[in-house]
Amino acid sequence: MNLICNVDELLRVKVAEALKVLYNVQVEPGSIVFGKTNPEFEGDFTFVVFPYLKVSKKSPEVTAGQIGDFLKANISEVENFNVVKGFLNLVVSGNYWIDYFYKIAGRRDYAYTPITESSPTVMVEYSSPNTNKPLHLGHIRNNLLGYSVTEILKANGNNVIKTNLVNDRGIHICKSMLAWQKWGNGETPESTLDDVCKKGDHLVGKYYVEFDKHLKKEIETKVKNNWEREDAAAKSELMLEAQEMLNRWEKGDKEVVALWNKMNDWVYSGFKETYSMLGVNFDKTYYESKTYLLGKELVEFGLNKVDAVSGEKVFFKKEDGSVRIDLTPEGLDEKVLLRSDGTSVYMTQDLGTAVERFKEFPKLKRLIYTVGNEQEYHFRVLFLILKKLGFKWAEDCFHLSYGMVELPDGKMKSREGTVVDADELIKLMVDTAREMTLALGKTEGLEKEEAEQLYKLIGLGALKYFILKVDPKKTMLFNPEESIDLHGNTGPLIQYTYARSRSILRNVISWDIENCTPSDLRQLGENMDKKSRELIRLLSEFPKIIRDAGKDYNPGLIANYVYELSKEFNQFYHDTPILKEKQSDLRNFRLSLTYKVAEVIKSGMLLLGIDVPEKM
RNA sequence: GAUCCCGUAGCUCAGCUGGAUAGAGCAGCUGCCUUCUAAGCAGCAGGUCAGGCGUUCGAAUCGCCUCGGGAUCACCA
Repeated sequence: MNLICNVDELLRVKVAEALKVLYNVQVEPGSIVFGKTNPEFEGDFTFVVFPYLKVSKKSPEVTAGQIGDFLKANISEVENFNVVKGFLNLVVSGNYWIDYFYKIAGRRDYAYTPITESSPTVMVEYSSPNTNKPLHLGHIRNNLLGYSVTEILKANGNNVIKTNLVNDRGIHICKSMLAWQKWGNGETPESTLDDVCKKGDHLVGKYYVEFDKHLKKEIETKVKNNWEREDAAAKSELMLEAQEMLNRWEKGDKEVVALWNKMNDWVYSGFKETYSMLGVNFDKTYYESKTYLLGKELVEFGLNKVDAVSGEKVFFKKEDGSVRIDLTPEGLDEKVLLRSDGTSVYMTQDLGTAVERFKEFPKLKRLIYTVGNEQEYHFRVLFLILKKLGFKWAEDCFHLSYGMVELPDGKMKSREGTVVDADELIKLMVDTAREMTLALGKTEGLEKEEAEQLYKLIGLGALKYFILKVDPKKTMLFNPEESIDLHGNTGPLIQYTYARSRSILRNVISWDIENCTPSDLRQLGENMDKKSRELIRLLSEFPKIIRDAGKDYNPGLIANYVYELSKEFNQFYHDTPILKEKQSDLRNFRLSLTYKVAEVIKSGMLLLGIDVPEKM
């Protein structure tokens, strides 16, 4: 737990007390909320008294005044107050803020909940790519979101297991394999003349596209020969061949499995590179080829299990042999769990892996699936079935659903080639960062290697921040030409702010972050300037921001906060001498403040998976 | 047909457990580098919070309706 009590918590208690003493009403301190004070008025917190007029039986002004008097008389932290209509603006003393600052100054972890042996274990699944094509912009959002959420959950005192469930089998992979076999002429990442395809995932993706091209051609030919379009697709020879290949794979056909291994390995080495650029990683990787048969025994279980509510069996077998569950009482539909030929569907597999996860990690307190919002229905059904099967942990499962990334001309569609390739985009961002940095002449004194590192850090910072600052739930628009901005509300601005603050600290011989006597403190507190005060107030919000971001699974809250802090710091930097301040106590304080703000900016950025440079 | 999500400045987004005159950035216009990094700071301009009705002392925020956009409801994944 956090040992440092924020003043707003104290104020809540005291306001509740005031209401009790003055108007004899019992109010939960937790139910009292403070707003931010309008910049036009003096104050750190604002208490709105309108809701309490009924009990005070007085005008808003009088009520606010009475509560203000009470607080001022009873707590030293409240230095002053002013009343505007029904708004009670409370001014917290500079002494409190300076005191608070020096309490957190030396504590790097002041906003974090420590992870101990008794911390809850949480699993976050994210990324989960198919192995038939390279990653695109949509995957980038998934990866960044998943990674950031795990970091945020760790900051909230959770033991997080990051997992990736790779979809390495199925008809889509067979399509790439078949196309390569037919038209590949033995092309490999090593032998290829196409630069892009030297990265294995792109080579495999090329044959996926190739398959689709030939398939389309075949269908068109058939349609010309008076086939029905649907028939032409379903009975296309290519599709049948791919299907046949999948069957051979499932039977363990040596030749097919060898090809499958070879091409998947190409893809993995490609993914490895992209993941490394993105800075994401996993504690555990699952492969669908190893898990796709799970869940079949659950079907049997469900056929016998009696539903606690309806008294009926949870699953039922239809006359055609398929096994289903009827979810119409819940407002959903009937869902197939086993095809009439006895093979399982995606849902069956997901049921099986969920059960497996909780068996593997009995202490699992939460299982989070980072998957796009187009699968919301799927997860609703999945969790509902688990609940009906009697698994108590079903309610610990959570679909971290995020919105699609759209392009200026609409949604990305892999088949139509309107996707933004992940590697290409990353390169574009890094190139832009390089250009910009060179144009600003900021590479002085940097080794070539260092400079390249910096471009990468800035380019990726821009990309990651751009994507993560948006509420995950929302559909977002990405314009490759225009979204690459390095000014304003962007990652590079925050990185720049950090670099600036570090630059100051580099230029100081020494200072002591906690070297202040009580009388120094009083002196500082009484004379504190507005910007310092605002910075400390912002620092005091960091713990709550981390909590809220964890509760909502929303990195955007962190992004907005870090931006606000950076902006405030830039103003402080602009109009306050820090290093050049002559009075040593004051200089010490400002240096400490600079140090602390830099530290929090860095911490916040790391929660987003973004690195910050010492110089830029 | 059913369910769910979204609609805030020209553009991209905050704000949504109801509170003061709805905020940022980009784009446009104006200033500020012999002082700690100008990827910065200060300012101007830009709004029927899709529209309507309701609840409330008070609505961008809550409820209902309409319009517009998107997603889903496979023996696909």
